[in-house]
Amino acid sequence: MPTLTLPEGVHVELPEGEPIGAVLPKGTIAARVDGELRDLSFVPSAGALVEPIAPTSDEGLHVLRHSTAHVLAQAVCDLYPGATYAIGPAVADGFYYDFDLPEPVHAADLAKIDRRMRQIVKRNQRFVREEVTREVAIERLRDQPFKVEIIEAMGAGDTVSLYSNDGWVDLCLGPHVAHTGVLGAFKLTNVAGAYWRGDEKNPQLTRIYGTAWATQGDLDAYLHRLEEAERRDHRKLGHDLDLFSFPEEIGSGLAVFHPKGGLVRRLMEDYSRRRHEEAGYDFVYTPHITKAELFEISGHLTWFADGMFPPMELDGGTQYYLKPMNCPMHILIFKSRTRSYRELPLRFFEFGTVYRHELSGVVHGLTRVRGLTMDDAHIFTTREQLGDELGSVLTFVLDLLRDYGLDDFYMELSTRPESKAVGTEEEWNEATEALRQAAQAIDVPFVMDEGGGAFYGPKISVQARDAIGRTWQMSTIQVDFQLPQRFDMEYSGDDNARHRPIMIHRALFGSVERFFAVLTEHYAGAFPLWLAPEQLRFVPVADRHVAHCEELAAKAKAAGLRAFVDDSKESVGKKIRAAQLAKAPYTLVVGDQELESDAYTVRDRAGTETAGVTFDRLIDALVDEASSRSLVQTEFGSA
RNA sequence: GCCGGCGUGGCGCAGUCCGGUAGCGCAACCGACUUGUAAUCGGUAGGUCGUCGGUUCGAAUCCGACCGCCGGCUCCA
Repeated sequence: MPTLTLPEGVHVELPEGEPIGAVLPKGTIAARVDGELRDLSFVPSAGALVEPIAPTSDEGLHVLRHSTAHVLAQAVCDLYPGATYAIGPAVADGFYYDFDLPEPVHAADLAKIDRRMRQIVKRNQRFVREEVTREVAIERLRDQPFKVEIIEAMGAGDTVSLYSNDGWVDLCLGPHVAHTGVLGAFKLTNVAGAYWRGDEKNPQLTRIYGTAWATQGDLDAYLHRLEEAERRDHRKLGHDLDLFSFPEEIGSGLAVFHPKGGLVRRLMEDYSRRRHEEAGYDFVYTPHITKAELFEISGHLTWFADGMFPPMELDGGTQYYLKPMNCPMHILIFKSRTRSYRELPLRFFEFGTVYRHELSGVVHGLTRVRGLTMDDAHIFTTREQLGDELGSVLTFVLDLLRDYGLDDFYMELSTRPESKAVGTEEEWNEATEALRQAAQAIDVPFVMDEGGGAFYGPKISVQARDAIGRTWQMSTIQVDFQLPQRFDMEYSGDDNARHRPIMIHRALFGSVERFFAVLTEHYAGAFPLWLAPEQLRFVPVADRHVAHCEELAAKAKAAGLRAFVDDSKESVGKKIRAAQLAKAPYTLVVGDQELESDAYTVRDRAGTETAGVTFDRLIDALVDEASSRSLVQTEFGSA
């Protein structure tokens, strides 16, 4: 009888030929045997170290999801005779399986597939693993061209593993749960198209997505998170709060900002401008269109013409393009006269609006648009200044993001790609090292992305987590050896010789539109007071109280607050409701009582009320809060 | 760009399968009520059913193209 060792140091005896499942605790979903992930049906050799894997662990969830994907494929094959199946992995939060189907599957069909899956689950079908030669596997899966293609790509003589349950066979490394009965906390979520092997030249398959969890409670919690994300969707909030829209007459991916959204945007931009001014940036302005020549020099027309709007042709045959980036124009400002080392670093900043011809299928709300405004700056430095400049840019970027309320970051440092890269090895090493030091000097975690840089220079990107834990790529700081060369940029050094400056591209918001979307979702539309389009709303109880409200609102405005009187002829209840829906930060109901004594009840947008506040005290507190730019709210409310 | 879904007054939807010339709620406007912390009551007006073309005696409804939106894929200088 072989003896097994469990991680707690417990030695267990296992009858010869018995699977490890026989001795593992109930609820175990798979096991790590001598470091390898195994099914519970695995028969170990004597002395093996066996670690049970719980369904709630990352590995356990992976097994669970992958097994659920098999059940999905089995159900689809039952319901759609002639279907062939490609790959079906576990992914973040769930799984998918790709199919080539004899007829289209629609979202409405998911319920039918789900029912079939649950029948399979109920039958407690065992997942049986076999190891066979390639030839046998090809024979067993001969009706499955995608599987055959995968097997044929493997080395000759390799053995492959097959999993079957109730006669349905799949090529699979495993491991899987012991039987389908342990599955169940799953839900099919959507159906989409996906290219075979992710290549758009390949045929497109039908991908069915699902989510799966260890318990029904976990599944419910996940579905609740999805609902929360939906509730915060900036496209919905943008409409409900009257912030922006995408008029069809203007075109796909082209936003207009309404007065309230425009106000929030202006506040965002104004604060950014002020900080840039303090940090030594010079403000420049450049046109939206340019002759083709500019982007021929920069190389964009050679590489990225597809991503640009097609050219406009003038009578003489000269072609003009909408600019997809601002950098070449900033370079021309640099080149407008001879530059001295004494001027460097030069920092040119612009809210530059650019146009990119994004494919019709990728346009998405404000996060992926065709017309966008970059908070774009280009910094030209000497080689000696590069390190210090990168350090201060990074600090500046993170400080500013924190002021907008994002404070959970990590950074990614992308280094020289393996193949083709401009700039010398030495320059790359210097710049990469400078970025690394800048990153290390800051108390924010950073990860390496080896070989992930663009061919023209290394970069740091800042990722921020929002209020519900989603990660957004925000700022990038990019060193560029390429454009200074293509534009033949130079400055006179203290040695009276010509030198080529190094260029840093950096954007904090990325695009103002996208940043607007991120903040809207981060705050769920309840912007902090300094960014809120409306800060204080007055609700008169009856018509005779309107005049008093107007007086109070005038005082609030004089103190610099954005105040608004709701003089609509509605009930108090209705006006309160309207204020709540508009996410007005603070609401004051004003009636006879307030005419008689200087004591107000302040209602915040969460519905919390504070009674007995004098008007002056309220205004002082709000002015304070609005200027603090802090997430901490006043004594009168919470976010 | 690709696969699938969708497009009906400002917004959310019904009607589309089975063709016979549009309906509900909210919002807007008018009137009554003069109101105390999330929806007062009554009335009025508003729609070439995304656009263009086709089939038909007749099209929101069937067919095609285009535009736009949604979910993914691919892409993202």
